Amino acid sequence: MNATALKSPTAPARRSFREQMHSAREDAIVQAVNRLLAEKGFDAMTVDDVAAEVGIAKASLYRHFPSKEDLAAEAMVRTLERAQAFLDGLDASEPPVQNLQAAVRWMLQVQLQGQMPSLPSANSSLRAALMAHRAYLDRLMAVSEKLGGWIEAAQTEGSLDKTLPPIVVLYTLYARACDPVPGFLRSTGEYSDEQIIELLLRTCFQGLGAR
Amino acid sequence: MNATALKSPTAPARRSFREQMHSAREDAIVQAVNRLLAEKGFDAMTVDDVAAEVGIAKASLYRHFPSKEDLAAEAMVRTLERAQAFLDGLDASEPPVQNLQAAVRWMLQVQLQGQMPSLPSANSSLRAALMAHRAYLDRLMAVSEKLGGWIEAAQTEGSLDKTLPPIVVLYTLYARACDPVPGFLRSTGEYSDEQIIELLLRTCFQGLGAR
DNA sequence: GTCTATACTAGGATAGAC
DNA sequence: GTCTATCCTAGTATAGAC
Repeated sequence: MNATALKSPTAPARRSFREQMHSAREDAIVQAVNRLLAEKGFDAMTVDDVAAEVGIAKASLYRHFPSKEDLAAEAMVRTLERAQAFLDGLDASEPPVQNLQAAVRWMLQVQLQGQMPSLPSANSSLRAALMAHRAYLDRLMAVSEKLGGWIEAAQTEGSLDKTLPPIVVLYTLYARACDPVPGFLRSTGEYSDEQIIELLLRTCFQGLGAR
Repeated sequence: MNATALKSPTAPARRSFREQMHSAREDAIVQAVNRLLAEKGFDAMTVDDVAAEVGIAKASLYRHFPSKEDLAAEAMVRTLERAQAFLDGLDASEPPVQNLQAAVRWMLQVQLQGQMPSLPSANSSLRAALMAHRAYLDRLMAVSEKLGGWIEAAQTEGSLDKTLPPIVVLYTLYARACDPVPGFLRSTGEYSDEQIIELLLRTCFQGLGAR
């Protein structure tokens, strides 16, 4: 039972239809934001860009979202939801290190497809908005806990370096989402996306040194 | 023999003194830019910030440098010169992989000391300015060739993974200069800078996997 | 709840006096 | 070659009509 039904129990259908329209519009907005954040980054993306891509007026955007920062936060929420869905779809009985590699592979794919929003860790107004955004924090924590569980399991099992603090491993994995190396490699024109992903997986899990 | 002496052979002293003043002022400017680029990044850094930190008027800045992009380019040139000087000071008779690790260690130190300028790869006007900046390109190429030589030697010697294309290794090393992981680890308050550097060196050269 | 039109600010760059 | 004062654009956000 959702909020609509609670508010208007006698006419849920019509209200639900309107909400669906509303939600579809917001989906389109967030999708545009997501693409633009991936392409240009938060600072270079303008609200005019978003409005133009969605095909509505800028003022209409502000009816849906109170600020540019909130737009970015919503895009991050959607991406984290996609991540969570992907992780939930993995086979928990597989070796944990294999699931971690699948997670990194997914991040790199999303990045190479131009769908990984990139937010500057410098911008303080954005940081403040994210830290105040409950949905964002919840999803970030859920993803972190899932990955953290696999990291510890993989270390126990001996497939990940046991001498590395788990937090170091977690941050190193997250950092693949904004790694500039895939983009540079692609710009050389020498490698396919699939080759780039395999190369990055190797440097990440096996390092540059010979084994 | 420098340009001054060529232009004014009968009075080199006075001209040289003025040039020293000029050059000292520009040093102060570039140093401020370098610090601000490391702290806030290119987009968040304003020319007013720079003027305030140097203690001169904004218009005076523009007597020395034609644009914000050129300020950033000059900061990059200085940093590349420092890098080159460091690399030139290394012992060429040491194992090449050891020199590569020293290079990464240096980058991480500079980054943690708040002296590594961070430029967005997205910003196109900045990219254009850099690609038109001869001194920048020259120094970047010199550093890349030095590192590239060690990479190939280390692969031949068997201390670096021979199956990785050298360009992948080079980009992976460069990417340590803007790696967000050191900053995140520092913000946990759990590790000293020296510990952070050792952890990063391990994840970079040995990877996350167990050996 | 969408539009046009506009307020307001930040910030890059310049004019012109000294 | 440094200053104060200003220009001008871009960009976030809002007012008000429909």
